[in-house]
Amino acid sequence: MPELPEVETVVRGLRAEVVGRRFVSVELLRGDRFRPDGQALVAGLLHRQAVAARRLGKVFFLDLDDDLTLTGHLRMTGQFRVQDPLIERAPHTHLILGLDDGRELRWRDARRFGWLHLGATADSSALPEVVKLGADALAMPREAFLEALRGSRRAIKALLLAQDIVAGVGNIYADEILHRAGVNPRQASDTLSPARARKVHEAMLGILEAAIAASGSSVSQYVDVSGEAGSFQQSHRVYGRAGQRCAKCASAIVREVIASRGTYYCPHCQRLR
DNA sequence: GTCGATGTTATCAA
DNA sequence: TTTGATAACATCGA
Repeated sequence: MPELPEVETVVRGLRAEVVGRRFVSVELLRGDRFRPDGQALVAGLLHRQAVAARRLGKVFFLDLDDDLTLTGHLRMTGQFRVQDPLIERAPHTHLILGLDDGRELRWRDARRFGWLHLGATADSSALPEVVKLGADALAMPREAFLEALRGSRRAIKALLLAQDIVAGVGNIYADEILHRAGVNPRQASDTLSPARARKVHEAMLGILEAAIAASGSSVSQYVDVSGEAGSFQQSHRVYGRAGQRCAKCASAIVREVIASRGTYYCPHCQRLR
């Protein structure tokens, strides 16, 4: 489901709704995607207070008192919701944290690709899923980005998706970024002119910031912690629009599999060079 | 009912 | 080095 803008929206929601709250109860319904294990989360989270929320790429961190941190990844369908206990629990709800204001923080994940990890705050950045991340897409200096592009012969789309190079861009935003930059997704990364590489970087920042301002994209069932859908899907120029007219040139958007992912682009304004 | 695709990523083979 | 296939799993639409 979620890429950097959606994770950022969730983190902001946690900051607004959960930080400052204490967990007064913990209910585990299914713990097979939790580390060290479900019981460790139950025991470790009970009576803790959330003190901060942050993220790196698509990985989020909920810092707690006692120098603990709940780290996690939504992968495809992971979801945090803050809800009244009277509201019926959605299917695939796996963990429920009772908050000291009477509400509940609920974690659900239909496909169960997502994960949560509880450990010392100091160790949270040493998790294998975190250590291997490249620079956050919003914080990566332009020069470092250009250098990364020059250093690889892979298709530019694959580069944008490589979390060890630049963290946070996923399939939707990679396509939107390349369309805004006018770059073909198959273009070998090291063959981009400096000017075009700069355009890709500029488009990456522009698209991600605009998507955050719109609270992310809801193409299927993504919602933030308050249950609100994002609205950036209304601004998608290529993603999911095969057969429709390009907003720039009116050519038909096509869909092809590139870098093993469904890829949408305009063959006219995103020519291979 | 079947098939293919889905916003993610780890792993393994070529 | 890089790519592609496969796997994890559930749901939705054709």
